[in-house]
Amino acid sequence: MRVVIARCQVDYAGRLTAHLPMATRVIMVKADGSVLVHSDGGSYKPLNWMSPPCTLREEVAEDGVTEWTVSAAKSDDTLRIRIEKVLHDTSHDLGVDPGLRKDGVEKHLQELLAEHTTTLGEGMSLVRREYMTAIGPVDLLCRDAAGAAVAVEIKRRGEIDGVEQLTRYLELMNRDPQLRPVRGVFAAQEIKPQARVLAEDRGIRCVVVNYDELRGIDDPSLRLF
Amino acid sequence: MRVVIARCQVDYAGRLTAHLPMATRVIMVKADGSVLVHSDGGSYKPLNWMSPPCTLREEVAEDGVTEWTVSAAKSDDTLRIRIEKVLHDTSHDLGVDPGLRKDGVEKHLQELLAEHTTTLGEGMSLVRREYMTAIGPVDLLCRDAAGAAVAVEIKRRGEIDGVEQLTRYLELMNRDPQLRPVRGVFAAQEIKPQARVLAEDRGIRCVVVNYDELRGIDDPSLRLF
DNA sequence: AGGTCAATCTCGCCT
DNA sequence: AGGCGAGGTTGACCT
Repeated sequence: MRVVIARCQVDYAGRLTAHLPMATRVIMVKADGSVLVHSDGGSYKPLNWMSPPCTLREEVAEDGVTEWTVSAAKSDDTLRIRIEKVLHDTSHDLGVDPGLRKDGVEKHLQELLAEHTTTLGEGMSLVRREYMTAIGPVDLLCRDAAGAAVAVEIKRRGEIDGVEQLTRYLELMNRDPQLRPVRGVFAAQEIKPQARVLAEDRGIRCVVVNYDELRGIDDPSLRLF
Repeated sequence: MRVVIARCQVDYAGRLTAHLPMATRVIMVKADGSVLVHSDGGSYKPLNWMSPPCTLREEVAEDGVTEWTVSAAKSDDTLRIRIEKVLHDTSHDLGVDPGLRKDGVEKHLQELLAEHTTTLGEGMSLVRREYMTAIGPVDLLCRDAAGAAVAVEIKRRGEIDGVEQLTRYLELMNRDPQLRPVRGVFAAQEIKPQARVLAEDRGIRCVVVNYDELRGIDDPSLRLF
């Protein structure tokens, strides 16, 4: 890992062209040759970058200006960095990172709801998770108290595209004489008003689920019986 | 901008929880207090981070281990960094960045197609760009050789959600006696097979457009007449 | 401020 | 390897 702080001008040409005027920025060069150009603001996205696999060529022009050319290995994307003045330049061997452990995403929510289907409606029981259809897997297939099929789409945040997804599944599943009629349930930790309106307009029930509460139900140490 | 290279352990708690075991990494602290933790690989996304607005508190524990606590201003997201050993620590004032100039994205493609509507079909003419409907603007409203309305959705890469978007527009527009019947055209530089199947199943025509070719047509220096 | 949509998206999973 | 969906998405633009 090399970190350079320098006054530089950056030009990218590839899927689009992008230009950064001369200014002071941080340039990170990773062990795999990839390059990130960061300013002192914005979020985690660099102003400009080159993803691996790529190669970095360093040249010094006649006028003494250093120019870096970073070329992508699989396309003709290039990043050109003209360096006017280097304020800082340091390199360190970081080694291979042990990597990130995550918890609490949609998959976990699906597991919890699969175990506690009554959260989705009284008398609801699970048929199977990831029920496969021709256009993709439905998160949960259930049966309600009356024995009718219910397709459940689970999102962390419920937005319009999730309702569209569920609608496509329902349209397809309702053509299957073995299954129909199939109702839809849209379950999320939070459902945007527009998504709720669209869902309810299509006869899809919206269920807001409390992740912490579900996790609490599921936590053996919190069970009383 | 402060750049620290250190052996550290990182824990994030917020929308999810994430843990990074002790290892050597680069930590960037931007002027607005935001923090990025990078390893020597991956793409531009940090292993862990805190977006602004946030505050950074630095504490030294009894055992001499430094702990940074980065807290988001608007939520209770926190990033905890335990620093075992600092290999490098430098700060520089970068000033405000003049910012990025981009060219060649979807908007430009829309401009080009608006000027060359025959690319979308013989005898096609433009009615207007960004034709407003109750659920949002249709990229292009055209009329075909026979004078019938055509709604055009433009994407750089044509995927299913683009077809859904166009379908919603068509459904709405076909309720308008002034407009109907309205046909749909899905135009993109590249159309994914699944999106094409869905579009054609719904009677939407798919048109693959060549951006460079269109730009060539539009470039005055390349015009012969 | 909030909603919508694109992105040089990145990342992970699955076929 | 390619397709597909999610993201602590981020960012830009509009209302």
